[in-house]
Amino acid sequence: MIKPIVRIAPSPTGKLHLGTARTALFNYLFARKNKGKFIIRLEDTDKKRSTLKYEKNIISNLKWLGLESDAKIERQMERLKIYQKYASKLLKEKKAYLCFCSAQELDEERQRQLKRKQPPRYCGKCRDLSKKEIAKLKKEDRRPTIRLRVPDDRGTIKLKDLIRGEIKENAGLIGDFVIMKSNEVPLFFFAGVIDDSLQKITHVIRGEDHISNTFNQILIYEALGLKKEIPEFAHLPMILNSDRSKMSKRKGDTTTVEDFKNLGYLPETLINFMALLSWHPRRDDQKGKEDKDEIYSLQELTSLFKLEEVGKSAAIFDKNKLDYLNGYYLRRLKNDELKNLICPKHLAEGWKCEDKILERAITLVKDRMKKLSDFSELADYFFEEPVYNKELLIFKKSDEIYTQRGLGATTEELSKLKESDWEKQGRLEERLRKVVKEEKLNNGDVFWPVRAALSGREASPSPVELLWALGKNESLKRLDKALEALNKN
RNA sequence: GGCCCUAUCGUCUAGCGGUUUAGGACGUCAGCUUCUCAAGCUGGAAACGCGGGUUCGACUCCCGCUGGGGCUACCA
Repeated sequence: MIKPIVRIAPSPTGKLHLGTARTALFNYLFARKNKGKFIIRLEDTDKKRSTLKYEKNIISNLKWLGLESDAKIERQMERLKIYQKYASKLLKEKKAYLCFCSAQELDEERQRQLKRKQPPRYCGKCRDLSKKEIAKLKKEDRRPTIRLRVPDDRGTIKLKDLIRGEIKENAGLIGDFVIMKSNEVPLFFFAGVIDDSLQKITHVIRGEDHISNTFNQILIYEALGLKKEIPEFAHLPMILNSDRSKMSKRKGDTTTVEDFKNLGYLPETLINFMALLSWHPRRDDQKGKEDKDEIYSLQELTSLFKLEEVGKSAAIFDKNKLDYLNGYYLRRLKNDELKNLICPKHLAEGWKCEDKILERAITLVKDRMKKLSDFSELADYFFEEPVYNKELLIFKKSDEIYTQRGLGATTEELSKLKESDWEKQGRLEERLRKVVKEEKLNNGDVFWPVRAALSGREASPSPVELLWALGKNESLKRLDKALEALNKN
């Protein structure tokens, strides 16, 4: 294969969406796999909604994911002259024409057609305006749009999609469509054709929602005399919400990469997750993997990826799987790496990154985290003394008397332990077992109340780990308080 | 409404006419471990939407239906 040049063309009208990121990823994988180029291009022709803030958000989040452009990032609004030149060429060749219909007129026409159950399509009113008429309308200060004249005899447009095979559409169903707005700014699919051609884009890999635009674009290529430059197309399936609706920023839904980042998902997670939506490496291609797990780094994905293997049907976003993957990647992080990610962004108010206990808390809570933002909730008792209640302290298979004995004896035993021994979990465990044995108790009479006393929780790391993490002073303090609460009646 | 795309466990998917008692992952359930939770390990339940063809044979090919999605703007 000749080295492909692909592009991701987001419009900066919102933050980087997961769907856009996935499209970017597939473009990137395809480019890298085939030693080609991956280019980011900003389609900012929607003047009302495009902002610099969103541009930055999109570019920086793509970068965060590891997807950087191999060429200068162009803005379409800075290339208006180019599009205007092409548009006037089309005008001159009568392949396009000025349309003076107002938005209101167009809308009324559409409504009429819809009422009559006809497909809405431009009627062609301005198709053959004479020079005189045009001059007159211009005098009235009407700002025209430019419409592409869809040839009456064009017939069936065929699109060879790399993922879906041949897709056909009858050109007769497509009315003459606007390529330049009345403010002389192109529509994205017109500008896109020109940019793709100028940037020598070989493959357009984008969302399925662009299939119908592709037919318009083919018509544009033909009108421009660029038929030979029509790139290959591949339309990726959509990502859907669990209710099967299009994944969008409706309230409550997490859809932007920034949101996932802020919640504490790692870029590796998102990459791994997105790649597995609509695609899975062939079994034969995976040496040594043997269907075991579905963990793939960006590098592995790059070597395994094949565009033709991408699925055709929409994929539902599954938060469970995302959380699983994130937990997996979090667990593989070294403790200090994890600390740097948690500090200071994911620490609850008042907690300090310098706190000595933080490192130990991290080692203990690590296995339990699905995302960085879980940390505060999972580890609060390391920083704040728990509130004690009697019921919690008593193991369900034990009772008050045994719990008092277990907790009391343990406190006494542990208070005899040297600070230096407190650093060794083995030593701590020895003592707990010793108490169980000497007092003729069950594990649950000792381990449970000690753990509950230290954490204030029904579920937590083991008492030995907590003793170790909290240190002698704090541990004994908590044990005493718990004992007090237990003796109160 | 019209046009287009699409259809394997709850979810993501493997399967590319016979090798399949349909495989894996997440989730779920049970067990092991165990003071609890998590992690880990072991095992289980769980799917080819329906109806016609084609064929010796169909999850795999074709058609229809049904379901789902997308598009139908001077948004992208």
